[in-house]
Amino acid sequence: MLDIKLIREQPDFVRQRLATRGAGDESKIDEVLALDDRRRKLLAEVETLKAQRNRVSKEIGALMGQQKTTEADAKKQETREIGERIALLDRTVAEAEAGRDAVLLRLPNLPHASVPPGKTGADNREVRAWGDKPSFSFKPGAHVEICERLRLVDFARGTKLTGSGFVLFTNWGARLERALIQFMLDLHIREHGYTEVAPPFLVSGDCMLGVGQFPKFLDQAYAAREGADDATLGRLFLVPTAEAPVANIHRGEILKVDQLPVCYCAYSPCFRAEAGAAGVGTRGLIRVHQFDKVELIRIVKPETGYAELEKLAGHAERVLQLLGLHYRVVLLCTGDLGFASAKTYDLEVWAPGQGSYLEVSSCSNCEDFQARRMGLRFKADERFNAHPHVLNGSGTALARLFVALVETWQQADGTIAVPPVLQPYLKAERIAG
RNA sequence: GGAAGGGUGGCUGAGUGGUCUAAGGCGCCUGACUCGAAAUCAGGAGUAGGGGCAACUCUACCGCAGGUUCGAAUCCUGUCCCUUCCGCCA
Repeated sequence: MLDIKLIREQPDFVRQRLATRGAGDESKIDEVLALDDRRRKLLAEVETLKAQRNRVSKEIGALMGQQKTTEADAKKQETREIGERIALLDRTVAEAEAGRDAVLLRLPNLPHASVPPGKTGADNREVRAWGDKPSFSFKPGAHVEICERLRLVDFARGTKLTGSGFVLFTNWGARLERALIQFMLDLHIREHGYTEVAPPFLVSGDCMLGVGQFPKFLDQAYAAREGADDATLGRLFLVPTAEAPVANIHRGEILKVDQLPVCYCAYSPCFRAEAGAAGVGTRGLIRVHQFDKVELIRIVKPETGYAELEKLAGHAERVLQLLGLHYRVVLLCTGDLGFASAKTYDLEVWAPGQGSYLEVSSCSNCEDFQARRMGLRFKADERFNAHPHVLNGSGTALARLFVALVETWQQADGTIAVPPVLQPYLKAERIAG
């Protein structure tokens, strides 16, 4: 969440930055300030009363020690009333604070100054591209057709097992999926210096709050229930991304400055309800409720945050380069930024069969927005604690990568050539069904 | 799921209603002594939120949330977690 002190001290700046997102959130600032002001006034009042009560209680203790019970009783009577006022005010303060935080937790992060202004994806800026669109001596097929013909994916049975948006990878499809996961993990661990972690695939609501999924996007999550106990519904959620558990690994901790940067790499399936999203019903792998992803997380010193973002994007790009896939890097405009992000690069890979680019990675610097929500700090020096920048990036998302891969590497004879870097994992040079 | 025990500062560990301003020990930081170190001695050291230009000061925090009380680390209730044992289970 945003720093309440920043809102207090520079409300116009905060309003101006929020306005660039075009979602109207800047109108909430006055409300936050009013609620915050009320909270502080009440706090000052109740704390004065508490100081008074502490003083008198101490006096009572002394009187009791001297057996002066009559005087002690008189003071007790006097203090009882203060206690009642304190109890009442404590509740009011808690309400004021909860009210303020309810608004604060729904405000998105401020876009970084280097983010181009804009309303929609149309205003995003392409910053670079790698490779060229491949040319074919034949009309390239689309992934649904290729996958069904080579029996890589059984869409019908995936739907039978669970419902639309869930797919069953079969035989070489399943093996390719697994090979890609392992290839990406190995790359990031061995060459990019990440520490591999294998997180839980269910997380608490606190973790979802910490990364900014909640409270605003509760409707996008799958909630779990333990057995038949409805009371447990909503305690645990299927991870929408490994970012949810992994970014929270150090929640509530104070890291030592020499621990930074903390770099984690994790595989997880990702579960997304995609409630209300357009095109959920479309066949294929492009928009599904469950997909695999290798996620990268970096917890870094604030002053290095943006250099780290470039590094992170480079790590994700390396995956696509090694797989020989043409892609472009897009800098998202203010209006297209995610809730928690201050700056985001999307990696879009070319899918010849679709004739379009597919988003396979989103690399973001969330600055201290998430760190503040999860109580993550580091000891900047002897007496000063600060919130680190938390970055996340897909390295990369699999279902769409799978699409780009089979469409790019399809051959005239209907087979798929296996990119050299995957051959050791797949123990094959081509996939012929 | 059942039974028992337990959660106190960086660690260990005392504390069963009132100088708890949380003892003692270990470790850490600063200083003294020393050529330097060890040992010794003295001092310091948590987190968050308020108020104040500042020196400073107030409030809260003994797993978490409530309750009792003038006053709670301490008593009561709930809850989470850990350990051990039993049951079930991959």
